[in-house]
Amino acid sequence: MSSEPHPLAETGPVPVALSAARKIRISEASRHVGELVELQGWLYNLRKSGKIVFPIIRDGSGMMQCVAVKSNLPEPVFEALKGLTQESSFTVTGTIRAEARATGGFELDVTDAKVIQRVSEDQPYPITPKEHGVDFLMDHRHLWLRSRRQHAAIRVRHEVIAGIREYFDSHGFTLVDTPIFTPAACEGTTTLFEVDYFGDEKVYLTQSGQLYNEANAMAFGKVYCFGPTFRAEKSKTRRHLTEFWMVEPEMAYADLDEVKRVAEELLVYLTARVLENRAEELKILERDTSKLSSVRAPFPRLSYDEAVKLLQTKGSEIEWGGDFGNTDETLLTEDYDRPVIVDRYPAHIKAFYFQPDEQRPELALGVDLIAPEGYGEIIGGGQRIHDLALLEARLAEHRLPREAFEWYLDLRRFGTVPHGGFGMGVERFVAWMCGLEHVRETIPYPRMLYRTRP
RNA sequence: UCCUCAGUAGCUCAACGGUAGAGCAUUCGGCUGUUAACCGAAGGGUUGUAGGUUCGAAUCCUACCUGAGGAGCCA
Repeated sequence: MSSEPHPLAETGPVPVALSAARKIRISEASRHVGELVELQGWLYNLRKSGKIVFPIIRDGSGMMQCVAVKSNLPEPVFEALKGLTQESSFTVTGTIRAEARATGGFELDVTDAKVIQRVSEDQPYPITPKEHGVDFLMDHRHLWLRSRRQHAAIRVRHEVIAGIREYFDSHGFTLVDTPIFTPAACEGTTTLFEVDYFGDEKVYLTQSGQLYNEANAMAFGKVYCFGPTFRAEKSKTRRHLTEFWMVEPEMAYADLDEVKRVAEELLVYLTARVLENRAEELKILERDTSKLSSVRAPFPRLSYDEAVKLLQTKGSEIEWGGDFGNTDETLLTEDYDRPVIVDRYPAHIKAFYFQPDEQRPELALGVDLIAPEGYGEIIGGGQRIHDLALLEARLAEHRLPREAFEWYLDLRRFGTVPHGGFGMGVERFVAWMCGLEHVRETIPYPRMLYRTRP
């Protein structure tokens, strides 16, 4: 580290506008062609050719190539632009011009510029325009988010989340949040993160808002909760995070068919919305969108029985009673261009609260929606037990502590009704939309088995 | 937790028992239309850690550490 400041370093206070030029974001460029505007951003890349330099500025909304010609600019302005290093922050003023040669279709003819902070050559920006490995990039996740592909994936995530909210809000659902600290396991199966709660009581980070959702559905009719969920399982695959986001709708007076209908409608809506509003991001991600435009109702529907038979003809070693592995899920969807709905699973591989099938009580009225292209289960849900005696029996069978579930049993004592819902994993859905290999790129700061930083 | 693979310059990789090298990044110089620009030059290394084999180890062996892919489990 040199103690001498670089001659081009800017150490003064952050400036206000350079001129009377209107400050705009790059995404608005098409509405300001021919106007003098100011852009505020960071240097993405710089090419120079003697007396002309081409800084590419990114401002979070897009990128634009600027053209700075030496003979048209004051010497210090030209030299400052010429000496910019990657990710230096600066503002430029100039006139927007339509330019077919430039990516994005517009260029800025620079008339003035101001460097806010020039990134030091002693410690240059670590992520270069060349290739990097996953480990290095994950260690620099806080900077990696500035890159084109990561930026695009997070914007698709944003669109999906906005779509989820819009879908439920416009279909009569109320957002009722469920707690993150919970006193006991919801399902009694997965491993939980234990938290020291003021020394005396043990609490856990939630793995699902579902039990609380059922109470909320009896209060509001149709509800959803949407928040982070935690699983302490030591899963090490491209489909797992220890902290992930899940949206869980729950509906009073709903049976399994209604749950399937809503799940299907939600996926169709979200997919169409992403295709409509995020075409540019999908292009950056090089997503084959023909794989998404076929996602329309109705989705193929299989019973668990049929799915097992189908898998056996495809060479899987699955036997009736077993759960699907990842290769099974991929085999199940390989002949379809949209998600597959599989329902009525053996009760013993599902959680205690699933309503049994009337004709065949050994089956649970659970349903999974399995995404194509190997993205696996993105929705899981079903119809819940509404009968008090049956639920009490199931709690005992699963050796769950009765006292912790007394409030949950109350829902069956005071005006119980058939009800159901499902949970959708946001990151898996976004990974599918984006065509990403790994869910870790669909969340800003992934938490995984061996990664909690940055 | 188990199986497989990988750790060499800031980054991506090469060298596979005999003097550690290239591209990118950074610095300096050149170029008025570049598109991961190009051309010339410079600086940059305890080869993940600790042992062992050998005249000689980045290279072979052992253990450990770190990471990646997969299995199981799940959304």
